[in-house]
Order: sequence, then C-alpha cells, then structure tokens
Amino acid sequence: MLSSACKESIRAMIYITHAGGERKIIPVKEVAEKLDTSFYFLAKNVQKLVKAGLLFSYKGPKGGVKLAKKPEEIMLIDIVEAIDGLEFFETCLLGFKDCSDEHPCAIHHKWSDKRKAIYKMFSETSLKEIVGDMEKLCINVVF
Amino acid sequence: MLSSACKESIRAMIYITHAGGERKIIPVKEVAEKLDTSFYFLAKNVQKLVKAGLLFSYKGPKGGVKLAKKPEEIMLIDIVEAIDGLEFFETCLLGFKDCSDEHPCAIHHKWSDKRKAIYKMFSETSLKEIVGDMEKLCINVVF
DNA sequence: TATATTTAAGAATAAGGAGTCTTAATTCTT
DNA sequence: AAGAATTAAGACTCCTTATTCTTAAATATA
Ligand code: FES
Ligand code: FES
Repeated sequence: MLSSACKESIRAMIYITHAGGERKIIPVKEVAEKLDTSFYFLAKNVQKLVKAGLLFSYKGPKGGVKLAKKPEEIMLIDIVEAIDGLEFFETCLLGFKDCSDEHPCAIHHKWSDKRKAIYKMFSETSLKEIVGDMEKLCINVVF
Repeated sequence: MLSSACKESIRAMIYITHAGGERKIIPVKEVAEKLDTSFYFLAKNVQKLVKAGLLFSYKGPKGGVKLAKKPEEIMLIDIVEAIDGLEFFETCLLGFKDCSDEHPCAIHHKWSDKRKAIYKMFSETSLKEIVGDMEKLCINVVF
C-alpha cells in the first residue's frame, strides 16, 4: 500500500522528531545510519519532504534538516501525500475509471468505509503522538 | 494496494459469475472482450485462479472456464490470495522485519485494526453477494 | 483423422519504481 | 580565501512487475 520510499520517509521523520524535535538540525547522513538504509535513497526522499514544507534544510557543515512545524502539527497523511500522493484514497479498488458514491463499482460501498477509516487514522496521527507512544512503550524508534 | 493483475482478476470473476455462475463455461476471450482488456494478460492471471482451485478450465472448442465452487463460497480474499498473496496482511506498514503485537512498530496498534477490518471485509464478501448487489443496483458488472 | 479452437506454459519485451552515483551549489571553519 | 561538509538536482543502472507473444497440448466437430 505504501511505497518503500514512503515507509522509509515515515521512519525518517520519526527519527528526526525523536532525535531533534523541531529544534536541532540533524544531518541526513546520521538518519540514514540510524535507520540502516541507503543515504542516497533517503536523501532523495528527504528532498521531497523539504519541498512539501515538512522539513527545513541547511547546507554546509553543521547542516542537515529539522522539522518545519511542531511535531503535533505534522500528520502521517502529510508524509504520505508528499511521497506517494493521495491516489490510493481517490481511486477505485478494482481499477475502474471513476470512484464515487454516484458511480460505485461492485464493492465501492464496502471499501469506501475502510478507506475513509485509514485516511482518518493517517490524518489524526501526528509525529508527536507516535514518538510519545514509542517512548512510553520503550520501543526503539529505529527498530 | 491490489496489483492491477488482482483488480482485473476480481473483475473477471465477477463477470464469470454474472454471465455463467457455476454452470456455464465461458471462454477467456469473451471475458477479455467484455472487460475491454488484454486477452494475454487476463489469460495468464486466469491460470493462477485455476491453479488456486477457484476455476475449472476446459481446452478446445467450446472450452473456457467456469467457477469451481458456488458463488457464495468464493470470497474476495480467495482471489486476492491467489493473485497477490496475503503479504499485505502480514507485513509491517513501515517496513520493519517483524509485525506482531509482541514486536509492534510505531503505528502497529493503530494499523492492525484497520488491516483486520479489511481482511474481514475481503473474507466475508462473496462473489454471490457482489453480483447480487450489482444486479439489484443495476450497476453494469463490467462498467 | 484433420482442422479449428481453446487453454497451458514459458520466453521475450516494455515500463516503472528502486536504488546509486556524479556534479553543482551552499555555507561553515580555519 | 581555501577547504571541508552538507544538501540539491539530475542522470544512470538495476530489478521487479506488467504486458505481449510464441509454441505446445488438449479437445470438439466435421
Ligand atoms: S468505484 Fe470501486 S472502490 Fe469506488
Ligand atoms: S509492526 Fe508495523 S504495522 Fe505491525
């Protein structure tokens, strides 16, 4: 459902929130190391997050990225939209051209509910909540 | 979420149910034409449905496929499993190695509910129900 | 039995996403 | 001012999936 780029971006945002919140600047290189992933791949996705206004970036020594908003103001759906787009929430599960209550496919009325629930979950879950939960449950943010 | 092969397979099964139920043999060529899709691509996916025991196939003139079970006994999840597999329902939304209540990621507890709901929907929705609904609502099965 | 029709199987090709690398631009530090 | 560190941008390769095609096997029908 989410692309690998999107999954990794969410994990990166979680790490950035955990490690620096909206204050500290964190080098992308550090994020890649902690997430045990490719710097190249992560850096490319981080660029999209910057363009989407979720991160500020700073070049040069001591450069890196930091949250562009408060952790409670960045929702999962913002990250998904920046990386994968919202196509998933707008298109038919069976691949028909239109997807609306007016032009439903065979399972539109059933699927629509589930999809809305997922959208709601992504829209209401903030980075602050996730990181808070993880710290509370003693889950390693990077696994 | 579903591959294009899976979407098309579901549509094909809906058409086969609508046009022939469990009795009549329908050529794959006819299905491809009605669904306005590639015969080659559809035929390959139909083979998987045959191997999965959802369809019987018959070679030669007057050959084709028909449902291997009653329409009320074929669930959406069976088609999804045959074409895409159940990986979606077993793997972490953020791409972590394990996905279980014992080893949850940052959003496992939230996501798990949604995923179960989708699985339930796919498990409880039969071809008979879909085709019945469509006929009741006067929706064209092939769009 | 010969022919036409249809599925079966797998090879071949195209397209798209994933992942890597190179070069440029910026900025801190000395 | 020079050099090092870091992001920005885009080209490039690789891999998986999607899609098409070719050949083989089976079977109904004349
Ligand atoms: S029309 Fe198919 S899910 Fe909406
Ligand atoms: S561990 Fe991430 S969704 Fe289950």
